[in-house]
Amino acid sequence: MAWTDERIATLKKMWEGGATASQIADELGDVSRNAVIGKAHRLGLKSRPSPVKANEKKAKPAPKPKTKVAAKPVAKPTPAPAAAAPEKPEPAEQAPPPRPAPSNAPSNQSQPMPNSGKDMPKIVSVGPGGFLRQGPGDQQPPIPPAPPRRLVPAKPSPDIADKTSLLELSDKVCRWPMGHPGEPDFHFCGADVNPGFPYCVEHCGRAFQAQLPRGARRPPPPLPFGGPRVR
DNA sequence: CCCTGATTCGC
DNA sequence: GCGAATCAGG
Repeated sequence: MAWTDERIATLKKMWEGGATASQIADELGDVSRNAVIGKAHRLGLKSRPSPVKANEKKAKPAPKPKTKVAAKPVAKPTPAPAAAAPEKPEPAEQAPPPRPAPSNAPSNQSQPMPNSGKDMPKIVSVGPGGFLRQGPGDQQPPIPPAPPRRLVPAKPSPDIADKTSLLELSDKVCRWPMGHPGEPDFHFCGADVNPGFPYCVEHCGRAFQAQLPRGARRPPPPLPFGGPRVR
């Protein structure tokens, strides 16, 4: 499958959000973990906490003269004046602090968020719309703090007339994406939010799901877009 | 063993 | 540009 803008966007978000290549590959579907990593590198995405490259040595003891298929053994004589390995003073500029997500900081007044609502930087994966999703322990137990009396989720979109555009998002309306980004009629749910969440009650149920072991993922997870998720 | 990301290299 | 194969650390 080709790397569409959307897929790339998701890849970026998840990668920067801390998701593993496997998770990303799994989420995107139809791509291998290696493909994701390869693409990530090609995109210039930085290498996050990688297990194999924890420390960084100044010198390169054994670069990699491994050529299993003996293809191009000699291409660089590499004079190697032995001593004095010129180190390039590359300024290791790294990205600024991780930006969690749609910083939805609803200063909840009368809606006691059970989870103290402060620890959200533990992104585990990204949902369909590229929206970040958390792990189970984060917001699982106290799921339904929302018995809002006035709710109109089911058919939130009154009409095409007042589609909720990106610019109209607020802490008060559901940010669930409707349709594909980029399409002319792409908009957001716009229903009243489940207090404390960025989505309405209905979409909260979709957005916040427990991460299951890789082997036991639900096959037909709710897909917000008509997503090209062919599996 | 499993997992992870990094790198190489044929396509 | 892509990604399987491979490498290598945890």
